Amino acid sequence: MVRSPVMADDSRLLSIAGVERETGLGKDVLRVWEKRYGFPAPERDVHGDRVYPMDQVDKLRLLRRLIDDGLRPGKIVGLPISELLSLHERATRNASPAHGCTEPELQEFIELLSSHRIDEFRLALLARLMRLGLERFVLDIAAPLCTLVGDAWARGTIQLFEEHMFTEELTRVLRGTLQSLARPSGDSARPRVLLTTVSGEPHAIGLLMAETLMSLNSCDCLSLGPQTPEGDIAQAAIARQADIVILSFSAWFNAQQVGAVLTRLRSLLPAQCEIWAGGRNPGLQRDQPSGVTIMTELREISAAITAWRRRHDR
Amino acid sequence: MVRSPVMADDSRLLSIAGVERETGLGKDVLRVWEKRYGFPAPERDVHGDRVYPMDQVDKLRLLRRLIDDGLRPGKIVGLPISELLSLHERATRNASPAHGCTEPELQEFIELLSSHRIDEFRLALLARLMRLGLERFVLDIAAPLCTLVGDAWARGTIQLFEEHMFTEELTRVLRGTLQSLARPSGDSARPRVLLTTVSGEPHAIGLLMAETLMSLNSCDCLSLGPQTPEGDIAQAAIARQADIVILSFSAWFNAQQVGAVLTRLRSLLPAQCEIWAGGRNPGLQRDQPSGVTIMTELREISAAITAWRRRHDR
DNA sequence: CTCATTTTTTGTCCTAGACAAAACAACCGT
DNA sequence: ACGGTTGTTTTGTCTAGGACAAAAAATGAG
Repeated sequence: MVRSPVMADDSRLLSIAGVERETGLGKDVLRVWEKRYGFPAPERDVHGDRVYPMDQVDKLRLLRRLIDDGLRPGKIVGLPISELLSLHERATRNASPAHGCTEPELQEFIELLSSHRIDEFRLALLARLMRLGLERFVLDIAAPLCTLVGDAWARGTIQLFEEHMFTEELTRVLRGTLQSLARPSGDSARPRVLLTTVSGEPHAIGLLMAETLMSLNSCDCLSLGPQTPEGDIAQAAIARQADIVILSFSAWFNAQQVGAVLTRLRSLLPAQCEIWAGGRNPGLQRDQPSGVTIMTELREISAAITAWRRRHDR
Repeated sequence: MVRSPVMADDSRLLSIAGVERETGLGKDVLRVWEKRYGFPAPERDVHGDRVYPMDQVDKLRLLRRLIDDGLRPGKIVGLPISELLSLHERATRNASPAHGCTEPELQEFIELLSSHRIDEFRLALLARLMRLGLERFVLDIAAPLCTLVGDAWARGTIQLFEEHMFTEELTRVLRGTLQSLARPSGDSARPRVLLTTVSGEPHAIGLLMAETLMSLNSCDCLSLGPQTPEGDIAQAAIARQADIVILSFSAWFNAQQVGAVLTRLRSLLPAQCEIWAGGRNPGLQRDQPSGVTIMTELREISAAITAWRRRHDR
């Protein structure tokens, strides 16, 4: 009953379900784009089922990125890949004009990564960590690297498995360091913070960076890991009497759903429990419901904690 | 264009997309079951869209578990929840008859978890780790606890966010310990192992346990984290010249797709690169393609490594 | 009891159409 | 020139009903 492998399972062809997994675009969207814009234009296999060549999948990935950045499908689906690339180039430049200065320094990491010198890569990370200290490491190295690697992947410069290697190694370094931090003693430490991502957002690295900074500022952190359903986030926050719930939204998450998710969560959580949402998701830059603090930059966290403490000081 | 929150967004009702996220059952399946078996029987909102009450969602979750265990939809969708529960009871008992003896000991952990005494929980884990040593900790505590927690969740005994807490804490303990293990020196260490899960399998904890055991046996491990697409697994294995690719399949993963995935991977990977697949997924117990080693129990790993070394010794 | 063959079950894909919310454009009054 | 109200277009998600191959179960023959 599984429809997939007809026989000639050319590894450069994907079924519609495969494309959904790879691009995050639903089957319905793929079909309706095909009808409306004439793209994608999959071939058909023996049964008449859609079969997508890899280059179209690549284009779809790119399209999704651009749409999340705020461009509209109708305007860009017809464009050739070369133009899409230059559009994306421009968009990323606009979004983070500041990090141009550190880029040559970070480029070295990318090269280690794409030549698969993993051990050297890890050592380079650790060296930076030692030299800069944990806070500056997170702010100046880890966070920019994440966006850089994400962009490089969207542009096709690096492979997805190389991004996975990157995430894994960075996770190791951060988790290792985090563990050696003294945990604040039980009741006294405030704010009490709950960290997680919502269902549909599998990336936990942003969470880990946030947790690192929070722990450095001696907050009482509890992470639920990625993909907690909304109802369970609320239950956990209440059980833990959390002061703040921190959510991370990566560029992968559907930007149009961010608003709806935050609104629902705001209504599920107790009023005195704050929501801080951060990450590289373009949806965060649009209007968001009141009662939710949007933090586009990790830098803002330290100040925000100080502000919270001042507010709750008597 | 987002259809979801019509207005009266009763938090005990879910749209069809929400049910898909929560249960892992696709929209098509939900609709076709409704037509064929009369269940689920969602209400309709103002637009005529399906709206699922929570109790039906719970039943659907349970149904999925039972179907993965090998039961057939047509036989069980009509049954009331109580009967489904007793069926599941019996199935889990049959599957792991051995771990009954350790259960009272593990029960203590479950209680700490469901009363949210996280710090005590972590300390209890660490205490066991110290007492038993890493290998026995993984085999006798961590692995059985994972299945126990998974079952408790399916049965409704614990909340999902409590399972998340569990996973997170166990991950911390294991990663922390793993890091302090001496890494085998570059070229000499064999086998070279690549660990990951395929797209659609988000659970990485089994991977971590496997990696722990492999590292204890001084293999050269590289983890890609969860959800690497098949093509990228192959690329990474080739780039790394991996001797073994280890894949983990949890009960969450669709049991019927395991075979197809393994077949495709087998054809993508070089012949001299072995595939070891493990985890609690019922699909692994069915017939699997040749050229793939199925390991139902973590215990088998050490012996398998020894066997591999003997085979490649000259 | 084993193996090959038919029948039933079941998941996924197909087409074609509907519609509300989001995004955009046009307008107006200050 | 700018903020708010209106109307129009775009776009994602849902609906319906039908088709079909692969898996599983049932059947039959040796």
